[in-house]
Amino acid sequence: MVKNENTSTENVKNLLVEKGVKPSFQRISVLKYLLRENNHPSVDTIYKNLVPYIPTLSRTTVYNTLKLLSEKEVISTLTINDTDLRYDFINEPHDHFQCKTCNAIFDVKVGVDISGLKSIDGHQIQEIQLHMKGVCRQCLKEKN
Amino acid sequence: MVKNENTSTENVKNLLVEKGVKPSFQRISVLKYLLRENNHPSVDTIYKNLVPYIPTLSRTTVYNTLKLLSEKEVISTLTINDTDLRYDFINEPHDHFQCKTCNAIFDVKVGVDISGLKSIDGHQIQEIQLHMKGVCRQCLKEKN
DNA sequence: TCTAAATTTGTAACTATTACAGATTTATAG
DNA sequence: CTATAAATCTGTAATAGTTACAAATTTAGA
Ligand SMILES: [Mn+2]
Ligand SMILES: [Mn+2]
Ligand SMILES: [Zn+2]
Ligand SMILES: [Zn+2]
Repeated sequence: MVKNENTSTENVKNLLVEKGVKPSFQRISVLKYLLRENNHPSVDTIYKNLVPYIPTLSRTTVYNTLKLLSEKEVISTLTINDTDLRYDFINEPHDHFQCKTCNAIFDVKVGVDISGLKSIDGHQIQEIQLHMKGVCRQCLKEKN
Repeated sequence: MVKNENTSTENVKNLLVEKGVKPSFQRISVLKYLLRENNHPSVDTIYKNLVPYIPTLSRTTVYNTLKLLSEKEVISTLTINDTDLRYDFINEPHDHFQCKTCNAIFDVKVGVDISGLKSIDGHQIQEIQLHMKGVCRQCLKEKN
């Protein structure tokens, strides 16, 4: 549903540089993971997946990297899950659905597009997140 | 914007009983606070506001009560804030705006109504939350 | 009034996140 | 190619929100 991003080191490096982020090995690795998996991971998921390949990696580095990428608007911080924050590459605007059974988070797109809305009741809008929860397609199937 | 609920003990008690919740003094107090303030509070805000009137109150009771009211669909759990969960009485469907400067959460209503959407991409939808973030009206004014 | 069930309470445990200082790596100037 | 400074990364400790749990209290039913 969301277009596949080129996850070559060169492209990931460029994405960082374009946004003013120095492309360290750790930063490239984190962003590459987000692009490749597109699974809205937590800090811990990212850490556990990368540490086998980067044995010296620190959880703090993952936290620092995600904070930096978030500030530079390379990624967005999803508050859809109630126990930890999730991260997503900023691509074309889309919404999210979380399954209450398997906890997976899916990209979805509702018909209406409010991504252009700049203010409401005099409040200046900078970010919009539309979150849905329920039972995902797979889990529905398995229940029968 | 959202209609004022009757916050008399009698009415709050009825709201609980209708949803199958035994109306203990603590439960009535918590729900009354939510209805009266309509400020999307955290557990801690609720606790700090009630404990002067209920000196024996335990934080755990506030957690337990909110969990129970959430399960019985008396209140909804908002994941808009990134550090703690916020709670809201379930009234007419509406959306939320959080100010990044003062952190206040406002009730808002976007034009489009998707509250009737029952499924998307085959996933069964049970809850929808639309979250906006930016700078609120007051904070915008104070910046000038 | 006695007994059992439900509710509340306080403490301990757990987990996500942040603070921070020291170690390492990278960039810059001589 | 050094020497030095700046940036980045790392590991540990501290913080904060939440949950687990058992004991105490309250409430409901016999
Ligand atoms: Mn996404
Ligand atoms: Mn609200
Ligand atoms: Zn599922
Ligand atoms: Zn504000």
